[in-house]
Amino acid sequence: MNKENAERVQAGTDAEPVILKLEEFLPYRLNVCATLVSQALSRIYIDRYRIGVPEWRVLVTLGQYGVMTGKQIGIHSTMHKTKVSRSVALLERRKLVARRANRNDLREAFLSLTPAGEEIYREAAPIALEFGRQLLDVVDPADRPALDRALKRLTDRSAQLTADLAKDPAHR
Amino acid sequence: MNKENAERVQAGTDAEPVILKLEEFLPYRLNVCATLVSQALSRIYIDRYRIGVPEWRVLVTLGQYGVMTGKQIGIHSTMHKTKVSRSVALLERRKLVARRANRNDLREAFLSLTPAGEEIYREAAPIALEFGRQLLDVVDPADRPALDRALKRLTDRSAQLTADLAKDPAHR
DNA sequence: TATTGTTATACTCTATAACTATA
DNA sequence: TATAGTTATAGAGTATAACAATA
Repeated sequence: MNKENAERVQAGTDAEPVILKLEEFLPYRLNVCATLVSQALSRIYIDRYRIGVPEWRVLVTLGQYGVMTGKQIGIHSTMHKTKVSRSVALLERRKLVARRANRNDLREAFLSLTPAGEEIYREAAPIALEFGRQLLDVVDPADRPALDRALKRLTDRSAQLTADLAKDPAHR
Repeated sequence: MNKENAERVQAGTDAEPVILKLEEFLPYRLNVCATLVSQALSRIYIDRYRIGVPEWRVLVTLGQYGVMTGKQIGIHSTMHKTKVSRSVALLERRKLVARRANRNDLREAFLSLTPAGEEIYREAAPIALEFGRQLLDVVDPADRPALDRALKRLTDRSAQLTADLAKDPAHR
């Protein structure tokens, strides 16, 4: 208890002071957890293939779906179109992603992995999955469905909160 | 299913191809969740007080403990000493944090909130706590202990993995 | 007019190492 | 020699807006 709170208690002030305990604060805990997990995982693809998180997401998305437009990649990997655009450009320069025009809508293009891109994907995906498995291994199997539900709810709720704040600048 | 997998199935290849589903991949889900939560929360202190996440953590840590050295702040808020140093410097310039020399060890100093800093803390902490409460509200009460345990385990495990990788560069 | 995607800009954030002062 | 903290540097990542092409 810090000085001020000790004083409050001593003085018998009825309003309990609010103490925010960082180590129990959910946003902080989520942030630390996600950062550490991301850091550990990124060693796999950053050190091996010299690509960052956005490029990794594009690679994995194309590995999962085969062919996609930039917009679709952005939706599926929750990335802004500029981030997708730059990641795709980098992967194209490395000959890991190929582009094919959509004749029905020339604004967009169909993106897919090249054979080299698929090779990396086939090599990296099992390692990443194994990493994910090892990670989940430390969570009690009985707790896993709850974790799954909680992450879903928290993600939806914070996305909604962010959207609300963006729409209503007065709340800031 | 993408082209290659369809081919594999058609050819009757026995080795099932590994498909990494981003939306089910725990590291990705944690990252998206934490980013959205952090984004929503930071509106509270970034827009109100013009400070970033590191400064916020220092403020909250000092609000919680009253007096601390830079090193202690770093440990408690999982921040590197350079990040702590710069955050403290910024908060000092804004007269929100004060520094008092430790006569027993002149390398470090005792840091604490100024009255102005405490005022901001008293104003912001309840808002942050309310935010955290609203967030947790969407999680089924029955799922909360599991979420708590899971986050703890995942954080410990990934910290350990990162430490292992840092020690053993051959694994990269 | 709206949408897809790219580019430019400026800004913030980060990691690392080098350094100072003290122990 | 080791530790607490600061500063320098460079690189990475970010957000925003402006833009071009197409619908």
